[in-house]
Order: sequence, then structure tokens, then C-alpha cells
Amino acid sequence: MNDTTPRTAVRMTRQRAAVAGALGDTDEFCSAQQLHERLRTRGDAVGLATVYRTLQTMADSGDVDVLRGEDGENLYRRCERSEHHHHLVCRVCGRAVEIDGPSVEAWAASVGAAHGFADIDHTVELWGTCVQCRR
Amino acid sequence: MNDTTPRTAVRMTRQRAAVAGALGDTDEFCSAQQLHERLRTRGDAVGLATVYRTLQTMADSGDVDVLRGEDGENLYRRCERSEHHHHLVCRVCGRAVEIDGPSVEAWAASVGAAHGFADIDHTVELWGTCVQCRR
DNA sequence: AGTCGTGATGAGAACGGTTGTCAACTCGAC
DNA sequence: GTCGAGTTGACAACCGTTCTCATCACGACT
Repeated sequence: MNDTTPRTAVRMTRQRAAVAGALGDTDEFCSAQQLHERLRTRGDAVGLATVYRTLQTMADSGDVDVLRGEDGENLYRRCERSEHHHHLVCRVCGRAVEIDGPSVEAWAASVGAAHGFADIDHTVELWGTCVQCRR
Repeated sequence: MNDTTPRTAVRMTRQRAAVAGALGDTDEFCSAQQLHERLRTRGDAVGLATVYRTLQTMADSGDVDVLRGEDGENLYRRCERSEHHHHLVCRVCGRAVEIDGPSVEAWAASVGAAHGFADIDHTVELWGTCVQCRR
């Protein structure tokens, strides 16, 4: 009954290594399905459900950033910073820049409080077209 | 070839009036399905597809605000201001306050430009729990 | 190296929101 | 009243994501 004996160990499997590897290959946000396809063509086939599960787990533990694309699907990218931050994402290729809005956090909290709302959470993402994709 | 003869008139139908009426009843953001259900119990039955189509049309013309809920579904609310603005939404009841982040717009544009991104668009929504729902 | 328990996997079904299909309908201009 | 084009509704199709469950394989412990 002591915590020194983790009851739920996270096992390292070929599949998890593959997903992590594929994510490490790029700076761009990509969907679970894109990742699944990339792994398949790479010869590192992993079940789609597993890709979803793995990404979810990694997102929970803060190993990947998740954000909802403009069409509603979830996009993932390996996380470079563990602190809270936002993104400037290219809507064409998915390339992203991590940014922080120094004032945003404070602004969100104060606006929330001013209207009597608690547990304020905020969504702040910037979409644009990067130089390469602009042509 | 002159604009004085609109080729595609928007017709006022019982269904559109019903959807508009249901939206006018509340200040809260609600989903297409909630609206559909509300209309049904009200005796003003409208097909689900029609509710979706009508909301989409109204959103395009700026008559309703749309935002994507935390679970990914689209939420609609009658629009009070046509100018660009953001929302502070109660994640429990959907009640919302229209807000504007004076600095947000400028900040988004400058960050985008600084990284060579064009056509910057931004998503800024605040979620919280309102007084009534806090208990 | 062999055992074993439990977490992990994958194929496919299920789900939930949304959009497409198409024949029947109805608004509204004439 | 007529007529045509926009509109509607029941239902199928879509699509991303999650669930199911039998089978597999880490890895801790011999």
C-alpha cells in the first residue's frame, strides 16, 4: 500500500516508441490519422486506436500539445515547453510557433472575475499562413 | 447582370421564423440539437437538417454567433453586436457575456507579422462557471 | 531462460455531430 | 391561380473518435 510500488506502470512498447518517433520527426501539428498513415508508410504500422490512445496519454502527461483545428479535428505536436503557452499555427502546413501572451492570462482572469465567473479557462490560438505556404 | 435583381431571394418560412424565435428566447449558447429539441417540445417542429442549415445561414450572414464548445460541438446564440468580439461562456449552462479584448487584436496581428505569417485569424474564448451554476 | 499477471494492442463495431440526397412542398412574384 | 426556384424533411452517408474484447507481450520475479 505504499507509493513506491507503482501499481500502474507505463510500459514501453514498440507502438509507443513508434508514435513518439514519428512525432519527433516534425515541428508541425498533425492529426492522429496523418500520424497513423505516416507510421504505416514508414513500415512501423500501429493500429489507429492505439495511435489515438497513445496521443491521448501523451497529451495528458504533457508530452504533446493538442489543439483543435479549424475543421474540428485534434492536432498534435511534440511539446517543447511544459509551461502554459499558445500557438501561432500555419493553417496550410501545420507548422507552428510557440508564443506566450504575457497579458492574456491576467486579462482572462480579470474579465472572468469581473463577471462573477470562476474556474476561468481560456482558448487562445492564432492561425495564419506561413512564409513558405504563402508563395 | 445587375445587382438590383437578386437571383437568390431568402424566403421567410415557418421554419426559419421558428428557429429565429427559439434563439431569441435565450441569452445562452446552445447546440443545434438542443434547439431542435426545444422546437419540437414547443410544438414548432422543424427538421434537424433544416435547423443546421438555418443556423449555418444565419451564422454566415452574421445573425448568430457560433463557437465550438469544449467537446467539439458547435454552439449558437443570437448575436447582439455585429462588431468583432469574444465571449466569456459558462461551461455549465451556456450563458455568455460578450467581451472585447482591446489589446488582443493588435497583439495577434503583431505576433503574426513578427513571424512572417499572413492572414492572421485568432480564436479567443473564455470558459468559466457562472454564479448561478457555481452553487 | 521460464512464468505469470496485467497493461497494451488491433480489427472492427459503435457513436455522435454534421452534411448530403432527393422527392415533395411552398413562398411569392406575376 | 400559376409556376418555378428556393426550401424542407426523412434518412443515409460521413468522419473523427471511442469502445469492445479476445489476444498479445512487457517486465518483474524466480
